[in-house]
Amino acid sequence: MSNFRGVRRQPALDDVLACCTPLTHEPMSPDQAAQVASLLKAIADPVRLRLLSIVLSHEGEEACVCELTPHFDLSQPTISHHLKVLHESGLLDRDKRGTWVFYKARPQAMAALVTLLSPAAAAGRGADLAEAPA
Amino acid sequence: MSNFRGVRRQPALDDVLACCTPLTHEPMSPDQAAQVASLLKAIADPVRLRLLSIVLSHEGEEACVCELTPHFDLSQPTISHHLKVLHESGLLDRDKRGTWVFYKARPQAMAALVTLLSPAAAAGRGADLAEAPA
DNA sequence: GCATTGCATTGACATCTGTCAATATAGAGA
DNA sequence: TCTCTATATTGACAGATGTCAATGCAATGC
Repeated sequence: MSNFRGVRRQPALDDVLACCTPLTHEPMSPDQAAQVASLLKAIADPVRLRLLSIVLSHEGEEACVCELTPHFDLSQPTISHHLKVLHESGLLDRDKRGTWVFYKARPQAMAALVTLLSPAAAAGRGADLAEAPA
Repeated sequence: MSNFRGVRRQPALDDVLACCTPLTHEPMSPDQAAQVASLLKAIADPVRLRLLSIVLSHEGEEACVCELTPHFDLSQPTISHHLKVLHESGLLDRDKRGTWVFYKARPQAMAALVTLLSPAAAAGRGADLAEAPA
């Protein structure tokens, strides 16, 4: 955990998610819910989703801002803003090389989300008989 | 609204997600991104996450509003509002029985999200050598 | 019928969020 | 140095979102 060449921008969100699998076993705590929600908010935007997908489908799962901006009809500051959100939520790493800034996918955060949502997606398997109770 | 006891509240979001696995293979289309984002927005809220988790951890993955409200320090209309959002996004089914209204988890939508995010979570495996390109 | 209970809808409000133009900053090259 | 290029920051604004009090409505029980 700690930060060795990876910077911890968020208060250990990964840990919170990785440790247990809420959402199905027991009601989430308000704290947990708040943390998860903040990560979800980061990807719950069309522009940021597209930014993520562009970065992910690039070589090395990284791309510089100059490659991202042309995909959108948005101003450069707006793109910069969205990248900042993704970075601060731990979804993208940032790497400045010369004049350019490269953003690189950080799959851990995404994996944490999948870990969280998977049990919910698998819920109710075989419980299809609960249709006509009497 | 063509509703034959199953109601399609959303324009076939499940289908959009189930058919392909964007986010890693190629840049998402703006349309896809918008649809996915709207589903993500539905769960990107602490109250709604907790509502979901309470429903999911209940017997039969369902609960009536009267069981949900007491978990929160929020007004009844506010809870009703959040339930509506979850229902309209396809995450919860609604079932009125007498005076009570039961909300039941609909794992398909969640599964669609997991299908979408999983490849992103698995990205970069063993690609740790991409560090010094030259 | 009438009153009660459970939930939804409405309307108002404050806050949050996405966007832009303008500006700042930092590195590269002359 | 001075200029140019790539990106970030600031400040302002409109629209979206979460919340509540008040009200509506449907099912139950008297």
